[in-house]
Amino acid sequence: MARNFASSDMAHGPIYKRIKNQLTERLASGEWKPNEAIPSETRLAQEFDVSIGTIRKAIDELVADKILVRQQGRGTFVAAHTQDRFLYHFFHVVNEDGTRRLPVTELLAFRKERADEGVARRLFLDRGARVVHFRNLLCIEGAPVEVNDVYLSADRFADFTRDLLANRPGTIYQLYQDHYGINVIRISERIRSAAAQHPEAQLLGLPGGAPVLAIERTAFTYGEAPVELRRSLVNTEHHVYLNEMAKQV
Amino acid sequence: MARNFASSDMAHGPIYKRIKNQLTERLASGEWKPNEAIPSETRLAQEFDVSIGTIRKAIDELVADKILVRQQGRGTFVAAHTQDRFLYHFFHVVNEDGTRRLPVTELLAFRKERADEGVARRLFLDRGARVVHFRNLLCIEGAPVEVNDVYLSADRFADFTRDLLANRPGTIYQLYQDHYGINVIRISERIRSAAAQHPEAQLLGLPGGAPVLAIERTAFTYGEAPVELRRSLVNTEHHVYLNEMAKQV
DNA sequence: AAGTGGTCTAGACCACCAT
DNA sequence: TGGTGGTCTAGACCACTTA
Repeated sequence: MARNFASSDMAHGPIYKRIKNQLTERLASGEWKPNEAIPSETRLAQEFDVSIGTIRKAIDELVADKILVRQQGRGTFVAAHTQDRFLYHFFHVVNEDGTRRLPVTELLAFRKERADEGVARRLFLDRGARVVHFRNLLCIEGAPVEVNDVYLSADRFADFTRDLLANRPGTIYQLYQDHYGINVIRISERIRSAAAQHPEAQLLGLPGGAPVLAIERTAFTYGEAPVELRRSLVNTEHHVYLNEMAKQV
Repeated sequence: MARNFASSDMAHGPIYKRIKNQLTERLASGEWKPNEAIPSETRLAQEFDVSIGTIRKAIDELVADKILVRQQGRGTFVAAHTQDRFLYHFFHVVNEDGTRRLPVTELLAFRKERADEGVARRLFLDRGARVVHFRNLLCIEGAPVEVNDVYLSADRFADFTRDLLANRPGTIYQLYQDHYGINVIRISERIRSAAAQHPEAQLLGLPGGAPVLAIERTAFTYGEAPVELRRSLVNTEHHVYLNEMAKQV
Protein backbone atom coordinates (compact mmCIF):
# COMPACT_ATOMS: atom_id res chain seq x y z
CA MET A 1 0.00 0.00 0.00
CA ALA A 2 0.92 3.63 0.32
CA ARG A 3 1.31 4.01 -3.38
CA ASN A 4 0.60 7.69 -2.95
CA PHE A 5 0.64 8.52 -6.61
CA ALA A 6 -1.37 11.49 -7.65
CA SER A 7 -1.97 11.40 -11.34
CA SER A 8 -1.84 7.97 -12.93
CA ASP A 9 -0.10 4.70 -13.42
CA MET A 10 -1.33 4.28 -16.96
CA ALA A 11 -2.95 6.35 -19.68
CA HIS A 12 -3.69 9.92 -18.55
CA GLY A 13 -5.81 11.96 -16.19
CA PRO A 14 -6.76 11.33 -12.57
CA ILE A 15 -7.60 7.80 -11.50
CA TYR A 16 -11.10 8.71 -10.36
CA LYS A 17 -11.88 10.14 -13.79
CA ARG A 18 -10.82 6.94 -15.46
CA ILE A 19 -12.83 4.91 -13.01
CA LYS A 20 -15.80 7.14 -13.72
CA ASN A 21 -15.37 6.46 -17.43
CA GLN A 22 -15.09 2.73 -16.91
CA LEU A 23 -18.21 2.72 -14.78
CA THR A 24 -20.03 4.71 -17.44
CA GLU A 25 -18.99 2.20 -20.07
CA ARG A 26 -20.23 -0.69 -17.99
CA LEU A 27 -23.49 1.19 -17.49
CA ALA A 28 -23.76 1.73 -21.23
CA SER A 29 -23.02 -1.94 -21.90
CA GLY A 30 -26.05 -2.86 -19.83
CA GLU A 31 -24.06 -4.63 -17.14
CA TRP A 32 -26.17 -2.83 -14.56
CA LYS A 33 -29.73 -1.91 -15.52
CA PRO A 34 -31.91 0.94 -14.25
CA ASN A 35 -32.94 0.48 -10.61
CA GLU A 36 -30.30 -2.19 -10.06
CA ALA A 37 -27.54 -1.74 -7.50
CA ILE A 38 -23.94 -1.44 -8.58
CA PRO A 39 -21.28 -3.13 -6.40
CA SER A 40 -20.56 -1.57 -3.04
CA GLU A 41 -17.86 1.02 -2.68
CA THR A 42 -15.72 -1.44 -0.73
CA ARG A 43 -15.97 -4.04 -3.47
CA LEU A 44 -15.21 -1.52 -6.22
CA ALA A 45 -12.20 -0.28 -4.24
CA GLN A 46 -10.87 -3.84 -4.14
CA GLU A 47 -11.67 -4.47 -7.78
CA PHE A 48 -9.91 -1.33 -8.99
CA ASP A 49 -7.22 -1.62 -6.32
CA VAL A 50 -7.62 1.95 -5.10
CA SER A 51 -8.69 3.59 -1.88
CA ILE A 52 -12.38 3.89 -1.10
CA GLY A 53 -12.06 7.67 -1.23
CA THR A 54 -11.11 7.49 -4.89
CA ILE A 55 -14.10 5.31 -5.70
CA ARG A 56 -16.32 7.71 -3.82
CA LYS A 57 -15.04 10.62 -5.86
CA ALA A 58 -15.87 8.81 -9.11
CA ILE A 59 -19.33 7.90 -7.83
CA ASP A 60 -19.81 11.45 -6.50
CA GLU A 61 -19.59 12.77 -10.04
CA LEU A 62 -21.93 10.17 -11.45
CA VAL A 63 -24.42 11.04 -8.73
CA ALA A 64 -24.04 14.73 -9.53
CA ASP A 65 -24.79 13.83 -13.16
CA LYS A 66 -27.94 12.02 -11.98
CA ILE A 67 -26.66 8.80 -13.48
CA LEU A 68 -26.44 7.03 -10.13
CA VAL A 69 -28.44 7.44 -6.93
CA ARG A 70 -27.08 6.71 -3.46
CA GLN A 71 -29.20 5.29 -0.66
CA GLN A 72 -27.58 5.21 2.69
CA GLY A 73 -27.57 1.74 4.19
CA ARG A 74 -28.83 0.12 0.97
CA GLY A 75 -26.39 0.76 -1.83
CA THR A 76 -25.86 2.77 -5.00
CA PHE A 77 -28.38 2.35 -7.80
CA VAL A 78 -28.70 3.13 -11.48
CA ALA A 79 -30.99 6.13 -11.83
CA ALA A 80 -34.26 5.38 -13.61
CA HIS A 81 -37.05 7.41 -15.08
CA THR A 82 -40.41 7.34 -13.42
CA GLN A 83 -43.64 8.95 -14.51
CA ASP A 84 -43.11 11.91 -12.24
CA ARG A 85 -39.39 12.23 -12.48
CA PHE A 86 -39.57 12.08 -16.20
CA LEU A 87 -42.63 13.36 -17.88
CA TYR A 88 -42.42 16.75 -16.28
CA HIS A 89 -38.77 16.90 -16.94
CA PHE A 90 -38.41 16.83 -20.64
CA PHE A 91 -42.00 17.78 -21.47
CA HIS A 92 -42.21 21.54 -21.36
CA VAL A 93 -45.57 22.40 -22.81
CA VAL A 94 -47.84 23.85 -20.16
CA ASN A 95 -51.02 25.85 -19.94
CA GLU A 96 -50.95 29.56 -20.57
CA ASP A 97 -51.14 30.26 -16.85
CA GLY A 98 -48.18 27.96 -16.16
CA THR A 99 -50.14 25.03 -14.74
CA ARG A 100 -49.17 21.53 -15.87
CA ARG A 101 -51.61 18.96 -17.12
CA LEU A 102 -51.01 15.38 -18.15
CA PRO A 103 -51.12 15.11 -21.94
CA VAL A 104 -53.12 12.33 -23.57
CA THR A 105 -51.36 10.56 -26.41
CA GLU A 106 -52.98 9.20 -29.56
CA LEU A 107 -50.98 7.06 -31.98
CA LEU A 108 -51.70 8.26 -35.52
CA ALA A 109 -49.24 6.24 -37.60
CA PHE A 110 -46.58 3.58 -37.25
CA ARG A 111 -44.24 2.15 -39.86
CA LYS A 112 -40.71 1.10 -40.65
CA GLU A 113 -38.89 3.04 -43.31
CA ARG A 114 -35.49 4.16 -44.55
CA ALA A 115 -33.65 7.04 -42.93
CA ASP A 116 -33.41 10.14 -45.07
CA GLU A 117 -30.48 12.53 -44.87
CA GLY A 118 -31.76 14.55 -41.90
CA VAL A 119 -32.81 11.60 -39.79
CA ALA A 120 -29.59 9.71 -40.50
CA ARG A 121 -27.44 12.67 -39.50
CA ARG A 122 -29.14 13.18 -36.15
CA LEU A 123 -29.15 9.50 -35.22
CA PHE A 124 -25.59 8.88 -36.43
CA LEU A 125 -26.87 6.31 -38.91
CA ASP A 126 -26.11 5.69 -42.57
CA ARG A 127 -28.54 7.16 -45.01
CA GLY A 128 -31.06 4.49 -45.92
CA ALA A 129 -30.66 2.65 -42.62
CA ARG A 130 -33.85 1.07 -41.33
CA VAL A 131 -35.76 3.18 -38.84
CA VAL A 132 -38.98 2.97 -36.90
CA HIS A 133 -41.18 6.01 -37.48
CA PHE A 134 -44.37 6.83 -35.66
CA ARG A 135 -46.59 9.83 -35.27
CA ASN A 136 -48.38 10.93 -32.11
CA LEU A 137 -50.96 13.55 -31.32
CA LEU A 138 -50.86 15.03 -27.82
CA CYS A 139 -53.94 16.60 -26.34
CA ILE A 140 -54.16 18.56 -23.13
CA GLU A 141 -57.60 18.80 -21.57
CA GLY A 142 -59.10 17.68 -24.86
CA ALA A 143 -57.35 20.30 -26.97
CA PRO A 144 -54.78 19.16 -29.55
CA VAL A 145 -51.45 20.82 -28.81
CA GLU A 146 -48.60 18.80 -30.25
CA VAL A 147 -47.88 16.50 -33.20
CA ASN A 148 -44.79 14.33 -32.80
CA ASP A 149 -42.86 12.44 -35.44
CA VAL A 150 -40.52 10.03 -33.71
CA TYR A 151 -37.61 8.19 -35.36
CA LEU A 152 -35.64 5.30 -33.84
CA SER A 153 -32.94 3.04 -35.20
CA ALA A 154 -34.66 -0.24 -36.13
CA ASP A 155 -31.45 -2.05 -35.26
CA ARG A 156 -31.21 -0.70 -31.78
CA PHE A 157 -34.93 -1.08 -31.19
CA ALA A 158 -35.39 -4.57 -32.54
CA ASP A 159 -38.94 -5.96 -32.59
CA PHE A 160 -40.42 -2.57 -31.86
CA THR A 161 -44.13 -2.93 -32.60
CA ARG A 162 -47.22 -0.83 -32.71
CA ASP A 163 -48.65 -2.89 -29.86
CA LEU A 164 -45.68 -2.24 -27.64
CA LEU A 165 -46.27 1.46 -28.12
CA ALA A 166 -50.02 1.33 -27.67
CA ASN A 167 -50.05 -0.75 -24.50
CA ARG A 168 -47.28 0.87 -22.53
CA PRO A 169 -48.15 2.12 -19.09
CA GLY A 170 -45.83 5.13 -18.72
CA THR A 171 -43.88 7.49 -20.91
CA ILE A 172 -42.09 6.54 -24.08
CA TYR A 173 -38.74 6.98 -22.39
CA GLN A 174 -39.80 4.49 -19.75
CA LEU A 175 -40.52 2.09 -22.60
CA TYR A 176 -37.00 2.53 -23.96
CA GLN A 177 -35.69 1.97 -20.49
CA ASP A 178 -37.77 -1.03 -19.51
CA HIS A 179 -37.77 -2.94 -22.81
CA TYR A 180 -34.39 -2.04 -24.19
CA GLY A 181 -32.40 -0.97 -21.15
CA ILE A 182 -31.74 2.33 -22.85
CA ASN A 183 -31.62 5.24 -20.48
CA VAL A 184 -32.14 8.71 -21.91
CA ILE A 185 -29.95 11.08 -19.94
CA ARG A 186 -29.69 14.17 -22.10
CA ILE A 187 -31.80 16.02 -24.60
CA SER A 188 -31.01 18.69 -27.14
CA GLU A 189 -33.83 20.74 -28.66
CA ARG A 190 -33.68 23.13 -31.57
CA ILE A 191 -36.69 25.40 -31.61
CA ARG A 192 -37.95 27.50 -34.49
CA SER A 193 -41.14 29.19 -35.48
CA ALA A 194 -42.98 27.94 -38.55
CA ALA A 195 -46.26 28.21 -40.40
CA ALA A 196 -48.39 25.08 -40.01
CA GLN A 197 -49.37 23.39 -43.27
CA HIS A 198 -52.18 21.10 -44.46
CA PRO A 199 -52.34 17.87 -42.53
CA GLU A 200 -50.61 19.00 -39.33
CA ALA A 201 -52.51 22.26 -39.10
CA GLN A 202 -55.77 20.37 -39.20
CA LEU A 203 -54.60 17.93 -36.56
CA LEU A 204 -53.81 20.87 -34.32
CA GLY A 205 -57.13 22.54 -35.07
CA LEU A 206 -55.43 25.51 -36.71
CA PRO A 207 -55.96 27.25 -40.04
CA GLY A 208 -53.25 26.69 -42.65
CA GLY A 209 -50.32 29.06 -42.19
CA ALA A 210 -50.88 29.55 -38.46
CA PRO A 211 -47.64 30.03 -36.51
CA VAL A 212 -46.51 27.01 -34.51
CA LEU A 213 -43.35 25.97 -32.71
CA ALA A 214 -41.24 23.52 -34.69
CA ILE A 215 -39.00 21.58 -32.33
CA GLU A 216 -36.36 19.08 -33.36
CA ARG A 217 -35.26 17.05 -30.37
CA THR A 218 -32.47 14.54 -30.12
CA ALA A 219 -32.33 12.28 -27.06
CA PHE A 220 -29.01 10.83 -25.92
CA THR A 221 -27.93 7.99 -23.69
CA TYR A 222 -24.57 7.31 -22.03
CA GLY A 223 -21.55 8.38 -24.00
CA GLU A 224 -23.48 10.95 -26.04
CA ALA A 225 -25.00 8.24 -28.20
CA PRO A 226 -28.20 9.45 -29.93
CA VAL A 227 -31.25 7.34 -29.22
CA GLU A 228 -34.26 9.11 -30.65
CA LEU A 229 -35.06 11.93 -33.03
CA ARG A 230 -38.35 13.69 -32.50
CA ARG A 231 -39.86 16.43 -34.61
CA SER A 232 -42.71 18.26 -32.98
CA LEU A 233 -45.14 20.98 -33.96
CA VAL A 234 -46.73 22.80 -31.06
CA ASN A 235 -49.89 24.85 -31.08
CA THR A 236 -49.16 27.77 -28.76
CA GLU A 237 -52.53 29.47 -28.98
CA HIS A 238 -53.40 28.43 -25.45
CA HIS A 239 -50.20 26.78 -24.28
CA VAL A 240 -46.57 27.82 -23.90
CA TYR A 241 -43.21 26.12 -23.94
CA LEU A 242 -41.81 26.78 -20.47
CA ASN A 243 -38.04 26.84 -20.01
CA GLU A 244 -36.50 27.43 -16.62
CA MET A 245 -32.78 27.71 -16.03
CA ALA A 246 -30.70 28.20 -12.95
CA LYS A 247 -27.15 29.47 -13.05
CA GLN A 248 -25.44 26.20 -13.84
CA VAL A 249 -22.68 24.57 -15.78
CA MET B 1 -5.83 15.75 16.70
CA ALA B 2 -8.09 12.86 16.07
CA ARG B 3 -11.38 14.35 17.11
CA ASN B 4 -13.03 11.93 14.73
CA PHE B 5 -16.55 13.14 15.19
CA ALA B 6 -18.87 12.55 12.30
CA SER B 7 -21.92 14.67 12.61
CA SER B 8 -21.48 17.76 14.74
CA ASP B 9 -20.35 19.33 17.94
CA MET B 10 -23.04 21.99 17.90
CA ALA B 11 -26.26 22.69 16.08
CA HIS B 12 -27.16 20.06 13.50
CA GLY B 13 -26.05 18.59 10.20
CA PRO B 14 -22.60 17.77 8.90
CA ILE B 15 -19.75 20.16 9.64
CA TYR B 16 -19.02 20.83 5.99
CA LYS B 17 -22.62 21.92 5.45
CA ARG B 18 -22.40 24.39 8.27
CA ILE B 19 -19.10 25.67 6.99
CA LYS B 20 -20.67 26.04 3.57
CA ASN B 21 -23.48 28.08 5.09
CA GLN B 22 -21.10 30.29 7.01
CA LEU B 23 -19.04 30.90 3.91
CA THR B 24 -22.21 31.74 1.97
CA GLU B 25 -23.21 34.24 4.64
CA ARG B 26 -19.82 35.91 4.55
CA LEU B 27 -20.09 36.05 0.77
CA ALA B 28 -23.55 37.61 0.99
CA SER B 29 -22.31 40.11 3.59
CA GLY B 30 -19.81 41.37 1.05
CA GLU B 31 -16.76 40.29 3.02
CA TRP B 32 -15.35 38.88 -0.22
CA LYS B 33 -16.42 40.58 -3.46
CA PRO B 34 -16.74 39.10 -6.95
CA ASN B 35 -13.36 38.13 -8.43
CA GLU B 36 -11.64 38.41 -5.05
CA ALA B 37 -9.90 35.43 -3.49
CA ILE B 38 -11.20 33.84 -0.32
CA PRO B 39 -8.63 32.58 2.22
CA SER B 40 -6.67 29.48 1.28
CA GLU B 41 -7.95 26.06 2.23
CA THR B 42 -5.15 25.68 4.77
CA ARG B 43 -6.05 28.95 6.46
CA LEU B 44 -9.75 28.14 6.53
CA ALA B 45 -8.98 24.72 8.00
CA GLN B 46 -7.10 26.43 10.83
CA GLU B 47 -9.78 29.05 11.30
CA PHE B 48 -12.60 26.50 11.53
CA ASP B 49 -10.38 23.98 13.31
CA VAL B 50 -11.21 21.13 10.97
CA SER B 51 -9.30 19.01 8.52
CA ILE B 52 -8.53 20.40 5.10
CA GLY B 53 -10.67 17.66 3.56
CA THR B 54 -13.73 19.05 5.32
CA ILE B 55 -13.04 22.55 4.04
CA ARG B 56 -12.58 21.13 0.56
CA LYS B 57 -15.94 19.42 0.72
CA ALA B 58 -17.65 22.69 1.68
CA ILE B 59 -15.87 24.53 -1.11
CA ASP B 60 -16.60 21.68 -3.54
CA GLU B 61 -20.31 22.35 -3.17
CA LEU B 62 -19.95 26.09 -3.54
CA VAL B 63 -17.95 25.48 -6.70
CA ALA B 64 -20.63 23.10 -7.98
CA ASP B 65 -23.17 25.86 -7.31
CA LYS B 66 -21.01 28.23 -9.36
CA ILE B 67 -20.62 30.50 -6.38
CA LEU B 68 -16.88 30.01 -6.13
CA VAL B 69 -14.24 29.22 -8.75
CA ARG B 70 -11.01 27.36 -8.09
CA GLN B 71 -7.74 28.12 -9.84
CA GLN B 72 -4.96 25.70 -9.22
CA GLY B 73 -1.86 27.40 -7.90
CA ARG B 74 -3.65 30.73 -7.44
CA GLY B 75 -6.51 30.36 -5.04
CA THR B 76 -10.30 30.19 -4.80
CA PHE B 77 -12.28 33.15 -6.08
CA VAL B 78 -15.77 34.56 -5.86
CA ALA B 79 -17.57 33.78 -9.11
CA ALA B 80 -18.64 36.73 -11.22
CA HIS B 81 -20.56 36.98 -14.43
CA THR B 82 -18.28 37.50 -17.36
CA GLN B 83 -18.94 37.80 -21.03
CA ASP B 84 -18.19 34.14 -21.61
CA ARG B 85 -19.60 32.65 -18.49
CA PHE B 86 -22.77 34.52 -18.83
CA LEU B 87 -23.76 35.48 -22.28
CA TYR B 88 -23.69 31.94 -23.54
CA HIS B 89 -25.63 30.81 -20.59
CA PHE B 90 -28.91 32.49 -20.84
CA PHE B 91 -28.62 33.42 -24.51
CA HIS B 92 -29.79 30.48 -26.54
CA VAL B 93 -30.06 31.73 -30.07
CA VAL B 94 -27.44 30.09 -32.26
CA ASN B 95 -26.75 29.55 -35.93
CA GLU B 96 -28.68 26.92 -37.84
CA ASP B 97 -25.70 24.58 -37.69
CA GLY B 98 -25.41 24.95 -33.92
CA THR B 99 -22.39 27.28 -33.87
CA ARG B 100 -22.46 30.23 -31.50
CA ARG B 101 -21.67 33.78 -32.51
CA LEU B 102 -21.45 36.91 -30.42
CA PRO B 103 -24.53 39.05 -31.00
CA VAL B 104 -24.13 42.77 -31.57
CA THR B 105 -26.58 44.94 -29.68
CA GLU B 106 -28.13 48.18 -30.90
CA LEU B 107 -30.18 50.33 -28.55
CA LEU B 108 -33.34 51.44 -30.35
CA ALA B 109 -35.31 53.14 -27.61
CA PHE B 110 -35.06 54.10 -23.95
CA ARG B 111 -37.64 55.68 -21.69
CA LYS B 112 -39.28 55.62 -18.30
CA GLU B 113 -42.93 54.77 -18.16
CA ARG B 114 -45.70 53.26 -16.05
CA ALA B 115 -46.09 49.50 -15.66
CA ASP B 116 -49.12 48.06 -17.38
CA GLU B 117 -50.97 45.03 -16.07
CA GLY B 118 -48.68 42.43 -17.66
CA VAL B 119 -45.41 44.08 -16.70
CA ALA B 120 -46.56 44.74 -13.15
CA ARG B 121 -47.62 41.13 -12.63
CA ARG B 122 -44.30 39.69 -13.77
CA LEU B 123 -42.17 42.10 -11.77
CA PHE B 124 -44.33 41.90 -8.64
CA LEU B 125 -45.01 45.63 -8.88
CA ASP B 126 -48.18 47.66 -8.54
CA ARG B 127 -49.85 48.62 -11.75
CA GLY B 128 -48.67 52.09 -12.69
CA ALA B 129 -45.35 51.72 -10.88
CA ARG B 130 -42.47 53.50 -12.57
CA VAL B 131 -40.39 51.25 -14.81
CA VAL B 132 -37.44 51.64 -17.13
CA HIS B 133 -38.21 50.34 -20.60
CA PHE B 134 -35.74 49.95 -23.43
CA ARG B 135 -35.67 48.22 -26.77
CA ASN B 136 -32.71 46.40 -28.29
CA LEU B 137 -31.99 44.89 -31.67
CA LEU B 138 -29.60 41.95 -31.71
CA CYS B 139 -27.71 41.10 -34.88
CA ILE B 140 -25.63 38.01 -35.49
CA GLU B 141 -23.06 38.28 -38.25
CA GLY B 142 -24.85 41.33 -39.52
CA ALA B 143 -28.27 39.72 -39.72
CA PRO B 144 -31.05 40.98 -37.41
CA VAL B 145 -32.32 38.09 -35.30
CA GLU B 146 -33.91 39.39 -32.11
CA VAL B 147 -35.84 42.40 -30.84
CA ASN B 148 -35.90 42.78 -27.06
CA ASP B 149 -38.17 44.88 -24.91
CA VAL B 150 -36.72 45.06 -21.43
CA TYR B 151 -38.54 46.26 -18.31
CA LEU B 152 -36.97 47.07 -14.94
CA SER B 153 -38.32 48.52 -11.74
CA ALA B 154 -37.25 52.17 -11.72
CA ASP B 155 -37.07 51.99 -7.94
CA ARG B 156 -34.71 49.10 -7.82
CA PHE B 157 -32.65 50.46 -10.70
CA ALA B 158 -32.34 54.05 -9.55
CA ASP B 159 -30.53 56.45 -11.88
CA PHE B 160 -30.59 53.96 -14.71
CA THR B 161 -29.69 55.97 -17.81
CA ARG B 162 -29.37 55.53 -21.49
CA ASP B 163 -25.66 56.25 -21.22
CA LEU B 164 -25.12 53.53 -18.67
CA LEU B 165 -26.67 51.09 -21.08
CA ALA B 166 -24.82 52.35 -24.13
CA ASN B 167 -21.36 52.43 -22.62
CA ARG B 168 -21.34 49.17 -20.74
CA PRO B 169 -18.55 46.77 -21.58
CA GLY B 170 -20.21 43.38 -21.04
CA THR B 171 -23.66 41.91 -20.89
CA ILE B 172 -26.69 43.58 -19.39
CA TYR B 173 -26.64 41.15 -16.50
CA GLN B 174 -23.08 42.20 -15.75
CA LEU B 175 -24.37 45.74 -15.59
CA TYR B 176 -26.98 44.73 -13.02
CA GLN B 177 -24.25 42.98 -11.08
CA ASP B 178 -21.61 45.67 -11.20
CA HIS B 179 -23.76 48.78 -10.79
CA TYR B 180 -26.54 47.49 -8.59
CA GLY B 181 -25.08 44.40 -6.96
CA ILE B 182 -27.99 42.39 -8.30
CA ASN B 183 -27.03 38.87 -9.24
CA VAL B 184 -29.35 37.09 -11.66
CA ILE B 185 -29.38 33.44 -10.73
CA ARG B 186 -32.47 32.04 -12.38
CA ILE B 187 -34.50 32.63 -15.50
CA SER B 188 -37.93 31.51 -16.61
CA GLU B 189 -38.91 31.70 -20.26
CA ARG B 190 -42.33 31.22 -21.83
CA ILE B 191 -42.02 30.55 -25.52
CA ARG B 192 -44.76 30.79 -28.15
CA SER B 193 -44.98 31.11 -31.87
CA ALA B 194 -46.41 34.30 -33.33
CA ALA B 195 -46.84 36.21 -36.57
CA ALA B 196 -44.54 39.23 -36.73
CA GLN B 197 -46.32 42.56 -37.24
CA HIS B 198 -45.43 45.98 -38.66
CA PRO B 199 -42.55 47.60 -36.87
CA GLU B 200 -40.91 44.49 -35.44
CA ALA B 201 -41.15 42.47 -38.65
CA GLN B 202 -39.31 45.23 -40.47
CA LEU B 203 -36.62 45.39 -37.82
CA LEU B 204 -36.09 41.66 -38.25
CA GLY B 205 -36.05 41.91 -42.02
CA LEU B 206 -39.17 39.81 -42.35
CA PRO B 207 -42.45 40.30 -44.24
CA GLY B 208 -45.50 41.06 -42.11
CA GLY B 209 -47.09 37.91 -40.73
CA ALA B 210 -43.89 35.87 -40.84
CA PRO B 211 -43.65 33.33 -37.99
CA VAL B 212 -41.30 34.30 -35.16
CA LEU B 213 -40.62 33.07 -31.65
CA ALA B 214 -42.21 35.22 -28.97
CA ILE B 215 -40.36 34.76 -25.69
CA GLU B 216 -41.32 36.27 -22.38
CA ARG B 217 -38.45 35.96 -19.93
CA THR B 218 -38.39 36.79 -16.25
CA ALA B 219 -35.00 36.96 -14.50
CA PHE B 220 -34.77 36.32 -10.76
CA THR B 221 -32.22 37.00 -8.05
CA TYR B 222 -31.88 35.44 -4.59
CA GLY B 223 -35.14 34.60 -2.90
CA GLU B 224 -37.09 34.31 -6.16
CA ALA B 225 -37.31 38.08 -6.43
CA PRO B 226 -37.99 39.14 -10.05
CA VAL B 227 -35.43 41.54 -11.47
CA GLU B 228 -36.17 41.96 -15.13
CA LEU B 229 -38.92 41.24 -17.62
CA ARG B 230 -37.86 40.80 -21.21
CA ARG B 231 -40.08 40.25 -24.22
CA SER B 232 -38.28 39.02 -27.29
CA LEU B 233 -39.17 38.27 -30.88
CA VAL B 234 -36.75 35.96 -32.65
CA ASN B 235 -36.29 35.49 -36.37
CA THR B 236 -35.67 31.76 -36.82
CA GLU B 237 -35.18 31.78 -40.56
CA HIS B 238 -31.47 31.14 -40.18
CA HIS B 239 -31.10 30.68 -36.44
CA VAL B 240 -32.56 28.37 -33.83
CA TYR B 241 -33.28 28.50 -30.13
CA LEU B 242 -31.10 25.75 -28.70
CA ASN B 243 -32.20 24.11 -25.46
CA GLU B 244 -30.08 21.40 -23.91
CA MET B 245 -31.13 19.54 -20.79
CA ALA B 246 -29.39 16.89 -18.83
CA LYS B 247 -31.29 14.63 -16.48
CA GLN B 248 -31.35 16.85 -13.43
CA VAL B 249 -33.06 17.58 -10.16
C1' DA C 1 11.26 28.47 -3.56
C1' DA C 2 7.00 29.16 -1.44
C1' DG C 3 2.23 28.83 -1.63
C1' DT C 4 -2.01 27.26 -3.68
C1' DG C 5 -5.27 23.89 -5.23
C1' DG C 6 -5.61 18.62 -6.96
C1' DT C 7 -5.29 13.79 -6.03
C1' DC C 8 -4.83 9.80 -3.18
C1' DT C 9 -4.38 6.90 0.96
C1' DA C 10 -5.71 4.27 5.21
C1' DG C 11 -8.33 4.16 8.75
C1' DA C 12 -11.79 5.89 12.15
C1' DC C 13 -16.57 6.32 13.58
C1' DC C 14 -21.58 7.46 12.51
C1' DA C 15 -26.26 6.68 10.44
C1' DC C 16 -29.11 3.74 8.21
C1' DC C 17 -31.08 -0.62 6.35
C1' DA C 18 -31.92 -5.42 6.12
C1' DT C 19 -32.05 -9.79 8.47
C1' DT D 1 -25.70 -8.09 13.57
C1' DG D 2 -23.37 -7.19 9.35
C1' DG D 3 -23.20 -4.47 5.34
C1' DT D 4 -23.84 -0.04 3.05
C1' DG D 5 -23.19 4.68 2.36
C1' DG D 6 -21.81 9.40 5.02
C1' DT D 7 -18.45 12.12 7.40
C1' DC D 8 -13.94 13.27 9.03
C1' DT D 9 -8.93 13.02 9.81
C1' DA D 10 -3.85 13.53 8.99
C1' DG D 11 -0.58 13.28 6.02
C1' DA D 12 1.63 12.29 1.47
C1' DC D 13 2.91 13.80 -3.12
C1' DC D 14 1.67 16.19 -7.66
C1' DA D 15 0.67 20.30 -10.70
C1' DC D 16 0.52 24.92 -11.18
C1' DT D 17 1.33 29.99 -10.35
C1' DT D 18 3.92 33.71 -8.64
C1' DA D 19 7.74 36.03 -7.30
